[in-house]
Amino acid sequence: MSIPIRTALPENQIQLIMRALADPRRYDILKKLGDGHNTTPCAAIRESMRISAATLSHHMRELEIAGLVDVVRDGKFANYRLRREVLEAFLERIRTDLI
Amino acid sequence: MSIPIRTALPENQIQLIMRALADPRRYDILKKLGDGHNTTPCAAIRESMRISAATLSHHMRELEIAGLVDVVRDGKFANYRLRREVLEAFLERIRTDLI
DNA sequence: ACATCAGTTAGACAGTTGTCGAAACATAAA
DNA sequence: TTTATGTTTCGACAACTGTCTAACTGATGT
Repeated sequence: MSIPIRTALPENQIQLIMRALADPRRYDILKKLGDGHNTTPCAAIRESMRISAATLSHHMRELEIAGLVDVVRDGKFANYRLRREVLEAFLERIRTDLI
Repeated sequence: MSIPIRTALPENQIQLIMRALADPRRYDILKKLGDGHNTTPCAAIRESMRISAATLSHHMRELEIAGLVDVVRDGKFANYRLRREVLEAFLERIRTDLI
């Protein structure tokens, strides 16, 4: 359940995205999500890196708040999907802001 | 005196750049540097935002360490230039890593 | 109903970061 | 040689962040 991107990202979200990307572990998580084109189970992420469930949950929340991922819940499972259109808008924004 | 970019940015520098960009003040500074196509005096940055000299110096060092800016010293003055090619490489890297 | 499993929340802790004033340094001007 | 000016460094402090274990919630299976 994510809000579609019509216009440019609000200033606020740009900061959230950058802070989300700034953590190496979150960056790795995003890379993992980017590998597949559909959703990735939370457990699959957890198994791919030495991390506690609590810490992973915290990072996934940060990514969600930044708008970089979607979560699709299926019973007791959580599946995540990378929101490529947000990432695209983000890159576009940096380009117009700075370059 | 900045090292030219031949190949892709090292993993390490990607993290430095993201952390550098994640602070709103540093982002503002970069926007300011991006406005002009030549160098911007340190004092001009300082005057454009309410910030102590010490704090500005700290932020400029972070930007330099990340490789995002060059400094050209002229006597007691410091002039900064945005390194657009690093920014470009950074965007390219995110695109290939994640999208 | 009970036990198990996936994920979240609470609470704590260490390490990092942004901030400033004061002092130091370096250059320029008088 | 003083004095003034631009920038950096030092030392301190509050706020934030990543991490964990333990406890909790909710769903599934026996």
